[in-house]
Amino acid sequence: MTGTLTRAEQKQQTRNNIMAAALKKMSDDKGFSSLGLREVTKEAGIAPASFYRHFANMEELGLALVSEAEEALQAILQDAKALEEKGEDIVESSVQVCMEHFRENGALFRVLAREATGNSPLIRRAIQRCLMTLNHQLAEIIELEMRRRHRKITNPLYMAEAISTLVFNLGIASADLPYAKQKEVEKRLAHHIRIIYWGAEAMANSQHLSRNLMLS
Amino acid sequence: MTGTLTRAEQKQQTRNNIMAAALKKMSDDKGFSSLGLREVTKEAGIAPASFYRHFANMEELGLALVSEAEEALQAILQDAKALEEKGEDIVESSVQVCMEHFRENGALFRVLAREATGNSPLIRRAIQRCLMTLNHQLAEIIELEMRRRHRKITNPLYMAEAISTLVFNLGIASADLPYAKQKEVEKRLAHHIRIIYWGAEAMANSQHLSRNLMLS
DNA sequence: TATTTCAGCAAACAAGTGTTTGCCAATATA
DNA sequence: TATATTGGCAAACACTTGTTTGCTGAAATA
Repeated sequence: MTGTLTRAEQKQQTRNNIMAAALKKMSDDKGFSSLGLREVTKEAGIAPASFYRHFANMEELGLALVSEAEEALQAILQDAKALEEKGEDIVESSVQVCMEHFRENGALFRVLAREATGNSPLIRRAIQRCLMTLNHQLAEIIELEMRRRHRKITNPLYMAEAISTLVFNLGIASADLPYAKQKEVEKRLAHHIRIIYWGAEAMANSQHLSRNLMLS
Repeated sequence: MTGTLTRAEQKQQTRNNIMAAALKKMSDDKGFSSLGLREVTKEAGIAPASFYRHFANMEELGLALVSEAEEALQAILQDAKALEEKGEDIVESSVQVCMEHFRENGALFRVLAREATGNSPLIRRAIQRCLMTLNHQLAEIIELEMRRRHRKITNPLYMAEAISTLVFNLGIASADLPYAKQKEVEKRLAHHIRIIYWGAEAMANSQHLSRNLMLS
């Protein structure tokens, strides 16, 4: 009838408001665990009690934020995959894309990083699962790329784990640093990844070479 | 005179009790940020008010724990250095030593990992500094080892950063996993590190090689 | 021995917390 | 239009939080 929103849409919107409020509050330095319900509802412009029309408790808010971050991570991966299919240099550009996403909504990823070692076991498990599936997807991309380039490597999943751990931890830790420092981290990350590529390849090839060349 | 402790010793002891109590409370799942003063003092067997005879506030307790963890990290590094000087395979044994330390006092390192992305900026900075000096020390060890083996690599500090990030994050995350899983992580970590060694060496050699090729 | 020092304590304080209740008014449904 | 639904709210509940105050009794000092 009117140009206003339907009831369900309204509800969805204030739900979004709550999540946005939580993120904003976390932007100025604190983690999710030290985030008060009243703080969030105040920022969202609703009464404390109204919170419970949208989430059963604070932990559920945390899980919702995690799954939002999960979607954002998936988006990053899709971008990386697109780059891979275009045949561009995946290392440099992927790191750039990734850091760009981190910058764009840094608070969201900081939730992931913080709560990965945070207080709620439930949330911790959720994040662990999320990162694990991410690793598998990344491994698949790496394998595809390697096949396309007729390279062989030892273990794409291991590579994925190392790369994602580095990008995730170093990247997010630098998200609130000045821009110049961020660019420096970008360079270091690209270097790390390239080293891992070299290493994986060298190790795979060494299995067909004489052992005494590089004895570990 | 008597067999009892002097006053200063007593004070030091209850200070230790407080820190131990905080660690114990954190062992069963929670982070430092969600740790209550009353919780700690109760565990330590003192009144809440007595806490302030030893620390100005909770944040100072956190800093004290960080510096204790720092000492423990230094101990790990000394062990690694000793292994290097003995000429043992540094990768496998270092990872083992490291994980052993993680297991031994896991709660302490979990503080480091959690508060590295935690709520107190003061504590965060302290941890960042700690990890940075650690990287420099590790880089020095790596450089020494490489020189001893007559290998050349690109950048020991980069290697150190990658290795410490991986060991720290993957290692600590697995500290509360079942033993079998821990051993698996140990294997993966050793693999990661070895890959990085291979990669750094391969990259250094390729630079040398391509330069020579261009000359000819 | 007399005096000072000070770790430890109970109690109170001012704010904070998450959550529940009962009600209202606007929307959706019949 | 009448009825049922439900998002939002003020207020209260039952805690828990970090911190301060003034005191006590034992150890250290003179």
